[in-house]
Amino acid sequence: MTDIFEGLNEEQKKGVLATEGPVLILAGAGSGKTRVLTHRVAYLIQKGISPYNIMAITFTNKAAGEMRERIDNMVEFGSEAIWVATFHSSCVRILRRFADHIGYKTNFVIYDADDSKTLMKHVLKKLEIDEKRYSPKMFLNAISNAKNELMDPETFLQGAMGDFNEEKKGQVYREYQEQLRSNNAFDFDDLIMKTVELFKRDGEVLKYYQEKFHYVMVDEYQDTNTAQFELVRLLSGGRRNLCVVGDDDQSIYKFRGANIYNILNFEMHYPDATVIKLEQNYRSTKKILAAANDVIRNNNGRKEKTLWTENDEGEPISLRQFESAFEEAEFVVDDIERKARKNEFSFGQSAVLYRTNAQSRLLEECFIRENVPYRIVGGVNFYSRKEIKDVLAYLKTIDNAVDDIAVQRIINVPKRSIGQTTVNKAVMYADSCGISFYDAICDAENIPGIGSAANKLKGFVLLIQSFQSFLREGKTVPELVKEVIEQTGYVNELRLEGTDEAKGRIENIEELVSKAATYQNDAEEPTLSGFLEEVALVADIDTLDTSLERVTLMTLHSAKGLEFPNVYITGMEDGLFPNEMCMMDESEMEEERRLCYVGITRAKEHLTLTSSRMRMIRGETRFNNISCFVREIDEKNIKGDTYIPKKKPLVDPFDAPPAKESPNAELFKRAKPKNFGTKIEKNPLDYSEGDRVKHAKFGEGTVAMINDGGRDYEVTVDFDSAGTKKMFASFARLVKLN
DNA sequence: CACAGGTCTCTTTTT
DNA sequence: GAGACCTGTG
Repeated sequence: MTDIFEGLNEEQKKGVLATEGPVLILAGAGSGKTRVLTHRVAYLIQKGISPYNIMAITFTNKAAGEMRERIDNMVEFGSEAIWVATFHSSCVRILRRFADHIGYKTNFVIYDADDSKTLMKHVLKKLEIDEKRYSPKMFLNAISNAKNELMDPETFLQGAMGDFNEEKKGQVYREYQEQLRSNNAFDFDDLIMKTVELFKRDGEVLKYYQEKFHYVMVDEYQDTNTAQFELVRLLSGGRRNLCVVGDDDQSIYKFRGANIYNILNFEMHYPDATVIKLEQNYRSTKKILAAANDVIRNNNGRKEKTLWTENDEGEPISLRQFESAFEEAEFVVDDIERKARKNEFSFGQSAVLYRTNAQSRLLEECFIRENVPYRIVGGVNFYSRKEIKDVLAYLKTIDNAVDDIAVQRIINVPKRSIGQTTVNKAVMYADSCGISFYDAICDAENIPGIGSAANKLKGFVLLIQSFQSFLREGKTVPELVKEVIEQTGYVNELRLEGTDEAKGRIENIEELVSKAATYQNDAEEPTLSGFLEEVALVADIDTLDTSLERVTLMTLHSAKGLEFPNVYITGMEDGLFPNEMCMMDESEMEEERRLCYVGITRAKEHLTLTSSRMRMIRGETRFNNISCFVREIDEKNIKGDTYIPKKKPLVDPFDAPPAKESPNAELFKRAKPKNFGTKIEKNPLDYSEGDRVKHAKFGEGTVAMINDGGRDYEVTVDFDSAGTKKMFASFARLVKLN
């Protein structure tokens, strides 16, 4: 075994040594937190702790895989016995064993966001709720939030206190849960919540795990939600050797229920906690780090810490503003090409980050045109592509026909003349008999008013049964996948289409076959359920292979945890980043700022920030100012390159100063905080307190208060239906009524 | 029942 | 600008 403490700094050593009791490691970006975690595990094993008693939880499979690999390199044997897994896969593993203790079968299926949405639509239909007035998304959000807070439908309903909308949400939640159960399915949030429920309801099971896990470690702790907090608390409740690692400045998943107070208040939950701060950064240059600190310093409510580094001074950050998003994309690709040619940074060393997935399209087109190799992380997840979901729905149906959503998805795909009316009749029959949809169509001839469609349903059932017996003959998962796409004529249909799109779909299906083959080879005991499960829990980032010499394109969110020598953050514009939706709320603004901090700290040697004055967003041309985050960076840490507009400046309807053929000085003048932007220049308001106004998103309301906030007016409005909101006048774009 | 063509909404981020 | 959804026609 290698010397565990070699090359660690004092604080890192402390983190490795503090094995007993609760420990909070506040690890700044690039401070070697994964290193501490892996060395800590190695140290535990060296001390004689059985690997079987160690658990490490991460958020992504990629992080879990990397951790295991690094531990494996350090210890001689036993690393495979350590429980290293994501929150979700850990819960699946537990539920596969004990789900029957809480009224589910252990061969449950896992619903992704898409499946949940489909199910929600069924629920709304059943409860006769008008989708137009109440969007499925709204309910799904409410349910997800409730689950993240461990609130079951009954508690939710009690909390509604007669509020009409809350009651409605509660009823939908209840029905949604009932349908999940009858489909023997868990959605993503259930996996965590139901595991906690299992632990709370069944002391024996909890005790089993508490006695198993003597040492529990959690990575990226700042992203945990309340349910995950509770899960961790319970799991580590035996010996209380809980070590959490995280950085409150990198908490960027509030929208997904992450509770930043889990980390901020760790010492309140565990008063005897040892707290260790890792502040030395090994990743970035001094300039990049200084810029990151310049930005994050503007947040309140954070644990005070300042990252420092012994690395080189480095180049100041580059700032570029362009007339259009097209020019911006062109510049980024050209610059990457140029740097690759000069052997400064290879393609694989460069990454392009953006706030929204939609921004990737323009960039992608440029990469293709310039013939620069690239890869995009995220966007449409491989497993959420239509053709993949279709094939998977077949597999789910073959595996467990209890899942109505899967069966209904493919009953008429490819077309076999089973229309909506027939499906509806079967649904009604299933409901009235209290059986599953699949069981209903197995009994097709008894469905009232079914007529000649019965034969078609029978045909479908026979098809599924033939697959099931195919599997029983001992055929493997990849063989089954091939059989399905052949027998159903799915690929054939695509082949006949002959379009590029269809070809792409066929390629994707072939990719799925090879994924099945890989699974068949790698899994200890390959089963169809096992394959479906693995597939349900992969994130886009998991498949990122950084060894390929390609430029990586991804959102700032996906970039967390990664590092690249040469990084571009594009779309540094007010309204885009920080996003318009977040600019009205201080805490959301802080989250955006943390996201910016995450982005900046991905860069090791060179960082370029770009923005465009004009951009199409949702088919609408927008004129944006340079992001306020850029303005927070001290002038000495950033330099605006000479900017020569390629075209005549376009006329800006908001009367922005035209981009001049002038170097830094002019660019900077516009980027200074003083000039908060042209569109948002402080204009006298045409409404005053007491006036009726209209907001694009919140509807109509009454102005309650107007405060002069310096650069802008802060307006408080009581909206008729959206409640009271405080917002900046320039962004709110309130329109006076009457 | 299938398909074509129109309308509507939306996106900020995702395990 | 794209995808989801609806409607009318064959």
